[in-house]
Amino acid sequence: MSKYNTLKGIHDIFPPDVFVWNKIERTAKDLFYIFGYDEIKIPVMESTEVFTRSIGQSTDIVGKEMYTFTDKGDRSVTLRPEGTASVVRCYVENALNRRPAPQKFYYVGPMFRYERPQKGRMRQFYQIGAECFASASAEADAEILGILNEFFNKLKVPELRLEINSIGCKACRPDYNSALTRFFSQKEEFLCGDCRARLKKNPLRILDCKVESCGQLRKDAPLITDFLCENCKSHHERLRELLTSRGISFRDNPSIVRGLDYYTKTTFEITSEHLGAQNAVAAGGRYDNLVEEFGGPPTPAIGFAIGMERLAGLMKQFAPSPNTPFFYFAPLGEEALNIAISLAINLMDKNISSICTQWQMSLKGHMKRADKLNAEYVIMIGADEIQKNTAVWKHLSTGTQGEISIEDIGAFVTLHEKRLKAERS
RNA sequence: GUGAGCAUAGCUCAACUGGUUAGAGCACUGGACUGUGGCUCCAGUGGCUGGGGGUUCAAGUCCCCUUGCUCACCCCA
Repeated sequence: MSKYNTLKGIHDIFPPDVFVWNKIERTAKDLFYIFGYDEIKIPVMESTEVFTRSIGQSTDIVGKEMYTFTDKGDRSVTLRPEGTASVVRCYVENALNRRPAPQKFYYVGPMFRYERPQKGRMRQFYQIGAECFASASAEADAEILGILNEFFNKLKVPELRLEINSIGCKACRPDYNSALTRFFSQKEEFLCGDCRARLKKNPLRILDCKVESCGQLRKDAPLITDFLCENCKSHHERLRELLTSRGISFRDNPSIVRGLDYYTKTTFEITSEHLGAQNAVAAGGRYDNLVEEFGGPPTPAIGFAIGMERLAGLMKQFAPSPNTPFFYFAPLGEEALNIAISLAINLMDKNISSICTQWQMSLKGHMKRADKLNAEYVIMIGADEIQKNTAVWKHLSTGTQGEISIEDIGAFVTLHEKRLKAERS
């Protein structure tokens, strides 16, 4: 029994799982490069207001899920529950709007929410997020969704569903809100307890309720689509056209409401059947007022976040973790060990990965270890070889082997490392 | 915050209605095989049965408490 454990809802990530994580991160970073997104490293902690102001006082995240505490200077600080608020703070604080528009950023890292853990929901969880500033155009929405589409295709994650919605803007949402309130007020007695509270706080959320009876009631509820102003309506239509013309399949779902207050117009969610109750792998939307609320110039923006452990869970179901091929030096005797170590150091200088034992072992021991470590080649050096100034190489999966001179080892290893790298990519 | 289920070796799981020293597979280490891995066989390491209390001649097994995990609600990535 170990003396210490991780905190509730907080997990270690180590091999082989971490290989899947690395693959996800690599794929994302390559893609962001192609789409012109730059990495932004935001702090894990902010002054509490950054989150309360943006996410919304009445939301569950702010109301009961934040890791908030007072630091030694008597300031209220909070471990970030999401990334967008920090990126916007950074954007305004550093006047990133002065850069050529649109400004596009991505981030990767842990988020913290004090919740009861369950499948796909941890207290510390990782997100990959992207934000695109200063483009009000539906093209920006399409690009964001295009990146996600491309990303999941590259990772070969099957059976995902993209659902989109528009929740209107400052101009038209109030009308819809009051229409909703009017509609549900008439049927208040049939609503569940939670929804009665929602009716007062945020009637939009009633659309999200999973209680059977509420689902029935909302069948005849007014549709957001009928209340969108001209601007929002044409934006949404344009996005639908763009997605269709780019072959990105989606479904309209008027109940995609999102739990954060800052969203406007486009909201979306990508879900999987294979995840359990917490079935969203990625989600996001447009937030056209947030930058201004943070003291910046009026700046439309849109972004998304991908849940890393949820995605990694899907990848484990459908994709085996990749092996890591490398070279294994098997020296026999002290002199050989010295030679092998200096050869290995030489290779490391050339950025070539190789494994060399640091103590003496029998050849059988070396072979077993090389096999367990999944090595591609073993390079053996013993007394006979030292005399002839050679080494024996063996390709483990085929069993073929041969002898080469010590001088040629560097070239041999370089050649095969290149081949392996080519095979892997 | 609410509800349900589960806690036995590093992992996956055994142990008949309570009954002697809690077992097996995988993994790990070593040997059979002295310079050639995977297969096979043999041996070894590894446990306060999550913790505490109770019932009993006797508790891994029954009861209570506690902690942890899991799933679901809520909510969300």
